Amino acid sequence: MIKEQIKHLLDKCFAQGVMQGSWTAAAAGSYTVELPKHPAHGDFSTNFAMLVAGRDNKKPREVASLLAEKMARHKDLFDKVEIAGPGFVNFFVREAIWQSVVKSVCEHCYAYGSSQVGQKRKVLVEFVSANPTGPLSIGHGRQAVLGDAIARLLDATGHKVTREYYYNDAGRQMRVLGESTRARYLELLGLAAEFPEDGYQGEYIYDIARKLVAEMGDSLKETEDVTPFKEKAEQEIFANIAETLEKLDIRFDNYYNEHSLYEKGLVDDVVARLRAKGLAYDHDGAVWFKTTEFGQEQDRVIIKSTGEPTYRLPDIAYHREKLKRGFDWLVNIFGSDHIATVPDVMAGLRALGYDDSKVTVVIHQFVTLTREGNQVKMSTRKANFVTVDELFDEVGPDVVRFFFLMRKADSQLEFDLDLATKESQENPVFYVQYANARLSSIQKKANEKNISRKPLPDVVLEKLSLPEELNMLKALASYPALVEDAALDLSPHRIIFFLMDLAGQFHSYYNRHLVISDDLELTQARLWLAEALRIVFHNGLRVVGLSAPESM
RNA sequence: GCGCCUGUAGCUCAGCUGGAUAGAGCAACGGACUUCUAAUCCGUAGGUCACAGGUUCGAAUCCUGUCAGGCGUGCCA
Repeated sequence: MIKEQIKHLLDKCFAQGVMQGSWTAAAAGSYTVELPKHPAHGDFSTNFAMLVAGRDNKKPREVASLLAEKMARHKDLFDKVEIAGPGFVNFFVREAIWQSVVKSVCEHCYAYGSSQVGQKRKVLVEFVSANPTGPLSIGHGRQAVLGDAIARLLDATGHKVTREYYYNDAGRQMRVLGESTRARYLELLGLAAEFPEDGYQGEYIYDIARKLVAEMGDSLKETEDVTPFKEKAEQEIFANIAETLEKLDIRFDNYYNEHSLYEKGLVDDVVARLRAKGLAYDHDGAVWFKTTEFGQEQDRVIIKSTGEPTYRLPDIAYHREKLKRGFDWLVNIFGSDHIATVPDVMAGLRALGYDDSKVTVVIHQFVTLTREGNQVKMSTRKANFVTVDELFDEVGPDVVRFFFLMRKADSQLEFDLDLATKESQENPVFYVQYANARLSSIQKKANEKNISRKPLPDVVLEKLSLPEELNMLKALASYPALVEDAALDLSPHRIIFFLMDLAGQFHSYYNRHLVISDDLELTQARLWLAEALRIVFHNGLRVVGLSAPESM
């Protein structure tokens, strides 16, 4: 908010300068307020002079001195305003401004960092969307955590969020699942069974088959229809997926079944409309979508010669339906292996007259899992994949969540099990949570000593004048803008990095200075600082779905 | 072949969308518990930002090309 204040003042100076003929309006809106890396460069700086001078062919330092003079008049805000380097104007903000951040944090408390930039825009976050063919893999885990954290961030910034899980229980995959289950069922009964060539080989299929044997005996041994096997498997697997998600504290508002698109005729309608616009045609017994009209290299099949649709057709229908349901923004979390559907869906929406800029796709790269130095390969079909459940055998949900959020979606994520488990003492998760616990502990200690925090107006916040204290206050001040940026950029990892940095600052401070001391005024000020820190740790952890333990 | 993503310290990764002298955590080495939790802290060391050009006041960041890795490129999802 201080940054915004400075930006606002710059805009005023800019307009004033234009009126006075000091410069033209050419550079309007191009200059920015930045946080310099180096403390000698002040708390904030602006490239105003360089950009204005550049457009007008003036000398940057001359423009800078004019600007600096105007800005320096705001003595309530700035200690000093300096010109440096090629024409930067650096602002040194008064300590009192930073100290007042304590008030702002504590007044807003658990709402500090929340905002209304979303303006109640309706956004649908679609993620996981794994068909119920097996337990959630590590890759799904990353997606689940990423999607949930993004949903939480959007929620905190005033969006109206719906979390949706899209699945298909009617396709080829599910038929193979049913066949696999039947094969295991017959096998358990000691009967001859042909296991499908591309069947699901995981141990969990045996578990499901065992349940069937227990519940049905051998009554299904003559059944030709795979439906009972498929349905049992689906039911069991979905229950397992829901349980896994529950452990991660992830709940969906809606499960959307692909099948319902067919029932409502929405799939056929897409084809009809594409045909009507001349964007779909028959060839070799299949129906093709003219994706070449939308910049692709080749047209794509949407209905196979067997009469079955390909995945992209219902995908297009689904996204169209989401927009028709009134969502202003569709956020999709996809694994990089599904990237191919994106251009097809976008083309489909445009073809049908919808605005595809309302769709943002977050593509996350793969998770590679290493154990004892070896990379574990993953495949749902084969038995050697690692599931989220297996991860829970070794580390808790907070560790899983934190590790998955530590990297930006674009990066491949190496999950080193040895590091996450064996060396859990050095774990960054605990490092951050420990900061929260210590802060809570300080408040408890104060209570034990019968020291209660006095009302803020009676507290001498000027006592918070150590460089470490001011730096922490600056971090606290930057938090609301960070949440906003992280939400709009769909980048929860930024919150993680902020928390790790702030935790580092706090632990260092904690080891050096006592909050509760003989100096009563100082103790009051620091107790309030500790409270402000605790609130921001709490809010930061919670906004990405991590727990904020008061003791560890 | 083509498309998307990635390439930054020994390892894993940030780098606020073009700013000033490049950042953190691990790992390595040396230190700190009569004080609010040592799951912590302090210190040392570590770099041709893959490579080559270009754009401009200014490039790890933008554009082009090259190299390397990942994922796609199906009438699989």
